[in-house]
Amino acid sequence: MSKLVTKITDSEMEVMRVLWEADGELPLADIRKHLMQTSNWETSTIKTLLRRLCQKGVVLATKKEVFYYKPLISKEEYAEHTTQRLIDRLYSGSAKNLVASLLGNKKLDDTDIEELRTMFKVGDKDE
Amino acid sequence: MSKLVTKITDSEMEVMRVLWEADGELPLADIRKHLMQTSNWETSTIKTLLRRLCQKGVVLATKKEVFYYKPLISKEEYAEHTTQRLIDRLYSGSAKNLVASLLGNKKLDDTDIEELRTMFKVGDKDE
DNA sequence: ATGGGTAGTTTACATCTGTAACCTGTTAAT
DNA sequence: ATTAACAGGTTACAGATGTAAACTACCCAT
Repeated sequence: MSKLVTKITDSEMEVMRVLWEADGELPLADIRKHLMQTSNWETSTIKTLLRRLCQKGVVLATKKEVFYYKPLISKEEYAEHTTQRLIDRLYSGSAKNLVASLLGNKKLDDTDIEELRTMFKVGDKDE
Repeated sequence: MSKLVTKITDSEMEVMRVLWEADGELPLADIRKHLMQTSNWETSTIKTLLRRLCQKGVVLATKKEVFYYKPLISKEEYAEHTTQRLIDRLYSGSAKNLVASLLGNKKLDDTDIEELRTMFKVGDKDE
């Protein structure tokens, strides 16, 4: 895990999502192509966001014929960190509270629960 | 539920937490007293945050001998909104994925799961 | 060679955030 | 009456964020 897990802003997150989905390195052109489907940012905006992400140390740009951009934090790692923050701030530090609220709000239905149950019934003892 | 659920910043959230915990209206002096235990903000900082929260429409100030401040969004409401955003952005929109990850990361242990199970075994049919 | 597209780099600029000082008026204590 | 404390209101100011234009250098097509 990374040290302080720098804050990734909303706009930056859109870029990260593209990089995460691609699961590898992408050149600007490809990033642009992906983002054009969801946002209508100018290319220069995307370039600014990539620059800031590199500065923050969460993306690495590798020079080839052209720069290739690659995430240095995995989506899972970042998700875990962010989720923990959420739990600390809004669920009194208890993951159980979060899940209870999801159940209460019907964000998890019976099928989900069944799946989770089987999913974790198995891998439980092997460690 | 509120329309757009304005963004509450990190600093502002500290103030909201005090208001939520107090579950009622609080005058500045009380808010200050609570916050002094966790932050060492100057009073003017707290006043600025309260002003911004009022502007954003998430806190109401009622004039008595002195202003009393009261949250207009409940913690639960805000938590639900924020959690949904998290799920959308980092768990492919699936609450199940979130929970799976909590289980995988041991953020939920067997006791938690047991509790959740009994907690929701009961209230399930009555609606 | 000339012009259009694109990558990389620099600069811009309004708004938002974090943090606070300052001013004014009132109250409470000396 | 004088002053210390505090509430309410106004102003400040640096750094972060959202969004982008401009400039430079190169490659490709005419």
